[in-house]
Amino acid sequence: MPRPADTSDPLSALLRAASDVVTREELDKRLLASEKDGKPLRVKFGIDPTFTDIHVGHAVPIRMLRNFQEMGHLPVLILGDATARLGDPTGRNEQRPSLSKEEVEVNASTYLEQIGTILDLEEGKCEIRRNSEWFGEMDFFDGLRLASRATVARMLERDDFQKRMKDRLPIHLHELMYPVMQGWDSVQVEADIEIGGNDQLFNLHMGRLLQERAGQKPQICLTTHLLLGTDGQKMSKTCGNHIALRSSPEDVFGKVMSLSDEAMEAWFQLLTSQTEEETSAILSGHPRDAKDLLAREVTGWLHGEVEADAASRTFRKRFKDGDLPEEIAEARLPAGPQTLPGILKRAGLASSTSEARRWIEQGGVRLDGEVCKDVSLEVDLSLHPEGLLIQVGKRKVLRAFLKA
RNA sequence: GGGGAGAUACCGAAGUGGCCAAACGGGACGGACUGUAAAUCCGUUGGCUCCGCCUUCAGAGGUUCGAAUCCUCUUCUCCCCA
Repeated sequence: MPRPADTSDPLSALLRAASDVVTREELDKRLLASEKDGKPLRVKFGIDPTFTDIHVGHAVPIRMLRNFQEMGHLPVLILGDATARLGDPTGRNEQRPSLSKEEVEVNASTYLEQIGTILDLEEGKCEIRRNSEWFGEMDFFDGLRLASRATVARMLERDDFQKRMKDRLPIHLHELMYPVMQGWDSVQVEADIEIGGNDQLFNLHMGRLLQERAGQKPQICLTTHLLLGTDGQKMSKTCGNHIALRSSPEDVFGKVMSLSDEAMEAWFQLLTSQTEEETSAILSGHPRDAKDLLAREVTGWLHGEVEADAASRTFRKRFKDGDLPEEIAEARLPAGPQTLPGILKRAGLASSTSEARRWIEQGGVRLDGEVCKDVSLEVDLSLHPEGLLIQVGKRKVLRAFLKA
């Protein structure tokens, strides 16, 4: 189905980030029906609390959820506290260590806090469920009955299982159950729509299957394009190329600015509400200005516009004009003359004296603004009552004082 | 139950008795340049009291003047056959 030319209506704006819609006809039909009878659609989104932080990649489907919320539908947020303990096999070639109930609980509450910055979690505007609600009381045989609703052949159709078979990587038996569990969530909450990343398409389809078998109307599957990380690779916590929602404004801003120029378009598409026309207009201008705008938008919806503007100014001063940051960390060091590498290590800048030496030899260390390449320089902090300003590279700055 | 393959630095991956602190790629970091923490180029990437020394190649022993490399056992992983 071609996208309507007018992108100002909420649905097309929402679908900007969409990858698959199964199916568009059903979606239109159900939206229409909802409008008629005044019953909001139940839009499910599940997230497993396996870590403490969620990042802007997760924000893409959550923003979509918010769009639905603004259209008057009901987000059904599922905290996969049961599935988290199993671990989603998607895109992994190794098992995740299984988490304890306590760890999952801690993560779940931090997740809610973070999701709350995007979605209105107020009672009545959003339904929050934990899937331990239904999985918690199932016994082994209930589990087997659930397993009997799907077939191995069907399960093995899944891309990442196929890939792993081909690469001769292990597929653990319990991993086959993950899609079934996720699908069962849909049955339990009677979802009309489920949103997920496009690597979740298979799991979302499983929901349709199980719902049909349970005599429900199958949910519409709506997947989002995957947001690539700041380095252009798949965004993941382990790669360190993500931006956590809880990052400081400066951090968010800076990380967006470190995006490659090529990645900008996708970020605009997935994380801002600009229309395509606006986006391409912005991108035809100076890349730096485009990125500044992008960074301000992203920082803005996480921290507010005031903070975003401030972060932008700080960034400019810091990296364009080469100014020192407004707040400089301080370190108090013990008395007595010490070698420069020793100081760097003790101040916590370098993790080893060898690392410190390398920086110095490469001309990356400045003392009170002057590059110092002398590895064996003896520094006596008592000669610097105002503190010694130490800079390493462009980012690490610190003022060292004599310990009182 | 049987047979086979494997465990190397942050990650991926070479190395199969000395020239190995360990190729190469990614990442990260430093420098130059710039339009920014983009791109490109150069360099660095175990530790230390650093022109030398010390500890690394799953773990524990052993052979050897000398082992990541050979042998034994242990732990873990994968594949194939049944």
